[in-house]
Amino acid sequence: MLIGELSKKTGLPRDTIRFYEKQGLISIGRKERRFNNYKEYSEETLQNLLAIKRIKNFGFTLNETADFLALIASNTASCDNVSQKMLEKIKLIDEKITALQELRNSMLSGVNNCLSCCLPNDESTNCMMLTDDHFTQSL
Amino acid sequence: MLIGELSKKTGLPRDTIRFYEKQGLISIGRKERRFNNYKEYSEETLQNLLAIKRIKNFGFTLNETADFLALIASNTASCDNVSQKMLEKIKLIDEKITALQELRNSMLSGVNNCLSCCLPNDESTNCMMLTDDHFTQSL
DNA sequence: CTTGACAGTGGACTATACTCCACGGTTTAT
DNA sequence: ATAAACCGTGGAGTATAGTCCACTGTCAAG
Repeated sequence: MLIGELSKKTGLPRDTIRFYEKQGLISIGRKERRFNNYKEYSEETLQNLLAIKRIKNFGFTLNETADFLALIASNTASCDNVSQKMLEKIKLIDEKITALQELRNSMLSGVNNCLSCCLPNDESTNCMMLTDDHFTQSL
Repeated sequence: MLIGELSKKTGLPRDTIRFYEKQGLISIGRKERRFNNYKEYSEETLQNLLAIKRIKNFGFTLNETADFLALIASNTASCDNVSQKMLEKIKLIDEKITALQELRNSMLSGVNNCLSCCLPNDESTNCMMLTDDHFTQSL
């Protein structure tokens, strides 16, 4: 099939498909061309693109996605292998969540602190959250 | 003070300070130069850089940081104004946390699903998480 | 026979936040 | 006198994931 059909079936813009091709996530043999030089994509390429969408939805980068595709291509994307990568990613996500929660709490503490220390409706002074390290140091 | 001293006092690399200058977060008047063309930074610039560090630590982008600096410069970085921006940011962080938790749970479901559906130690088949939409559709 | 929709290639541009480099001048220490 | 350490400017490069553009070629419909 041509790139337009591939685009329709995957929902990916043509340019994105071409970008994935440049990046080597999908590849097309030099002979898989029509007489007019149009690229003739295989069903396998379609499946690869759909896999890319699924993998990216799990939050993997394109590089990581490429690793998965290599496993798939060599038929070694076993549940064990895939689950292991998933669990690693989950660990990273957990760390990111924890970091965000800490950030969130420190900001909220700052705001609460601020509300209790500042004169209400005092529009004339710059907030100490921004200007005073002692204010945020303990957060 | 010269950029080296500024760098020591803020802990920011010279190039970063220069970058902030290019970006307009800090500015130096054309006359604030020594006879040899070295820049003579003011105490205010130092304070601004320290504020930038504090604000960035709260997870604001450089653009957002620039907005804060403008408030500070005009002495309108009141607790009310600052707190409001903080609360907006907290809301975005909360959304990000929620999204990450959903992602995390969907990945974990996938893995659990996988462990229960695949033959143990089956190294010969590509995991359905990557190849089968029906598998992940419900997650 | 021409217009529109498609195809190909190569390269520029977006956002974010730096980081590094080259090249040249200056200051300080030995 | 010379080397190390500093200063200035301008511009390139890093990573991520595309997106858009120009220019050209092809194909189908009216």
